[in-house]
Amino acid sequence: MLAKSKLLLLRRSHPPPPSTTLIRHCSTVSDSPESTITQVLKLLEPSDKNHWNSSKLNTLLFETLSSSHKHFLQISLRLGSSSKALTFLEYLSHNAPSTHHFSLSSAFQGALELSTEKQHPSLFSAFHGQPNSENNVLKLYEYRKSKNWTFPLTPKSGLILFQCFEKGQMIDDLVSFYKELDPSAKSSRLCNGMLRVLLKFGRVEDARQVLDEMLDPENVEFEPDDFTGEIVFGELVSRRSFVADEEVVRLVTKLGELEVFPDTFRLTQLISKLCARWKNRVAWEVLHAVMKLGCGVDAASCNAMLTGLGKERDIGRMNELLAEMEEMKIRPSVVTFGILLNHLCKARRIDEALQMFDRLRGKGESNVVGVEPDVVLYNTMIDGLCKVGREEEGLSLLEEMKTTTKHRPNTVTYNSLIDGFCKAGNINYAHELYNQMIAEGLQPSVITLNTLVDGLCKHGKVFSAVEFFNEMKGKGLKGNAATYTSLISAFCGVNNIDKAMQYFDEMLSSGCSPDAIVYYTLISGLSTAGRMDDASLIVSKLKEAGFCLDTACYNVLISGFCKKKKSERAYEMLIEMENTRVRLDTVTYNTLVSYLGKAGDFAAAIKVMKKMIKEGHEPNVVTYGAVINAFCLKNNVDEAMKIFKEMSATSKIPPNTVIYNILIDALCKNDDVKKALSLMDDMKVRGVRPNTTTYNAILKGIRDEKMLDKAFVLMDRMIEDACSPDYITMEILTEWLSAVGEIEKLKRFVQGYQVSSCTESLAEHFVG
DNA sequence: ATAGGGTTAG
Repeated sequence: MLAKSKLLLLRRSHPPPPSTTLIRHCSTVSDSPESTITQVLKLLEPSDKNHWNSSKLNTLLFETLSSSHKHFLQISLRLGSSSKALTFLEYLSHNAPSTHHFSLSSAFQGALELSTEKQHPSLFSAFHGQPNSENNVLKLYEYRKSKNWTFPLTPKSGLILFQCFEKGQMIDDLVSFYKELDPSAKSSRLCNGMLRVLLKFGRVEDARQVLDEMLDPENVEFEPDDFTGEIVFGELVSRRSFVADEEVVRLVTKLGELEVFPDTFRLTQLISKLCARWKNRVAWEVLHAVMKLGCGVDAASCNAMLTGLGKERDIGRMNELLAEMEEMKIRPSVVTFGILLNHLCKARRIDEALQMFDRLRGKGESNVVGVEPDVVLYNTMIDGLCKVGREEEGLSLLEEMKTTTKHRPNTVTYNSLIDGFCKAGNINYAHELYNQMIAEGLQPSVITLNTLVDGLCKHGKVFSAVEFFNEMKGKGLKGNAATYTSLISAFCGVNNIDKAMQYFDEMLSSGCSPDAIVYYTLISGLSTAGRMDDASLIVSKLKEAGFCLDTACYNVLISGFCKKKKSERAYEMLIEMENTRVRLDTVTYNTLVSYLGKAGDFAAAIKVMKKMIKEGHEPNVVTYGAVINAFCLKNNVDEAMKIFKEMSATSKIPPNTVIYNILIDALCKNDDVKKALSLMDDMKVRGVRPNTTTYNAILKGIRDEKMLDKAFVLMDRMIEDACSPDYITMEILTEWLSAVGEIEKLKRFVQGYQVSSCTESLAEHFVG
């Protein structure tokens, strides 16, 4: 540096000889730009620009120095302060020929850069805070405006200004700055920054405009790069409103055409998010767009797509994607097989699932895919088997895990099996599995707890369930909403409303937050029990907790109010449904038709049915049942039979057991047992299975007509049809049969033996 | 990969 300046001094003392244009030209070439710049700086030293030697300066600047942006930038930077750079800029604005207009842009950039430089803390700034460099930058911008300077900003200037607006969070100013910005000042970096900031502040529309501009093939200077991709793909997975569904595909495609692709993680995330929002079609197109454009896609992204397709049971597309994976040599992972296996199990295609599982399990040549089942696959298979009642086969898989694989069964394995055995009614073995699990050192989870509690409840062992729950509480395991749902449902089922309410309170006091299901369960239980005031109380608690009633819940309430003859309360519910836009369904209409029919208000019932049809809910067998029942209650069995015959003839809605039960009951009550019996034959012909209620109805008619022989025949038929007598059956038969001295036959009947002929029953006796 | 709810006609 020192040597150079010596040389310069020397040169100044020996000015170049007067020269021709040619010589001058040559000297320009031979002179290093550095020396010219130094000369210029010397000339710019006087602080008053009136003292500048403009002819020398102009020659050096606009003739000697090559027309390069970087030289003018150098000069302004080396002036050392933004105010000096600004003075230089003023000078250029008056002296630069039009070919050198760019020099203004360069000088302005210099001024901007100088004003952002960290200033040394001085005594002044110690008292008045750091001088605000952003302010200076923005002042320069304002100054350029006030001078009506139209020279374009350089990309670097654009970036500096952008950063200042961003730091000051001056979003509106930033947007208008950007809108006025010359395209030549825009860079990918600046545009990416704009995108990021605009999205951060929710200026979605502005952000989209920036992006569209970047995607315009005209604008190669600021086309999207990997950073753009990161911002856009990140936004696509995080927000809903950024772009419409159709746009997602368009955007990914356009970016892909510029070779900006989401990485594996982002692509997988994007596909899962779209599938979670039920946008399978969009996810599918996104995946295929990037595949087509040559983006490397791996199994993880395909797995996300397969999961989404599985959720919508789109088997065709699942197969299509699998074929594509094979074609593109994307190796399926163990997760891929997990998805397929789970899908086959959920579709109850258990044998196909087993086939696939066996292929993976098969050692050597039969396992062509090279993926071995892991714990998840074993668990999926076991659960699938349990769900279709093949828990014994699930059990052998458990043994296989223990003996021939390195995959130890875990809590999930046992939970599935415990549930399987519970659902099969083998509570004892379920409990045995639980003990086995504990013996293996596995921790029971809340799902283990709930599975057993529910299993016990569903098999009438509510108090055992309570006992088990208490035992688990002792182990430090807390119940959740599902635990309490099972218990509440069970206690409501045995009409022990107080206990149900007690558990509801316990749930709240134990700090377990109730969900909608547990509210619905209790509301349903209370409504069925006719405790409509309590039900209403729980409804208001549900609402306080921020939940809404759904159609089924309203149905329960409407039905409850109707049974209590509180039609005005039922009506209130309907109004509320309308106001809260909860749609009525077939069950709602049937409930109303049934209530109106029972009340004998046929006109209103017909009105409701008309409305029902108008709203697109076709009457079903329950609607017919309600109407038939209404006529029967009005003692108009003929009309009821007419409707029944219509049903039988058209076969569009064939009568079911309940329809027959209503009619058999009504016919018997009308002393028309003969017709009732012929209906029973009709049932047999049409393959409609009678149940205990059917037999109770007919047996009552038989008893009232004192047709004893017929009673024995029907009792045999009842046994054949596997309809076990209930307390109503006993009420009908006990008094009658003991009065005629046939109590022995009743005993046999209860034990499940034939009663109509002695020999038969003896034979049965010996066999049994 | 595993657990819980509700309705209408008798």
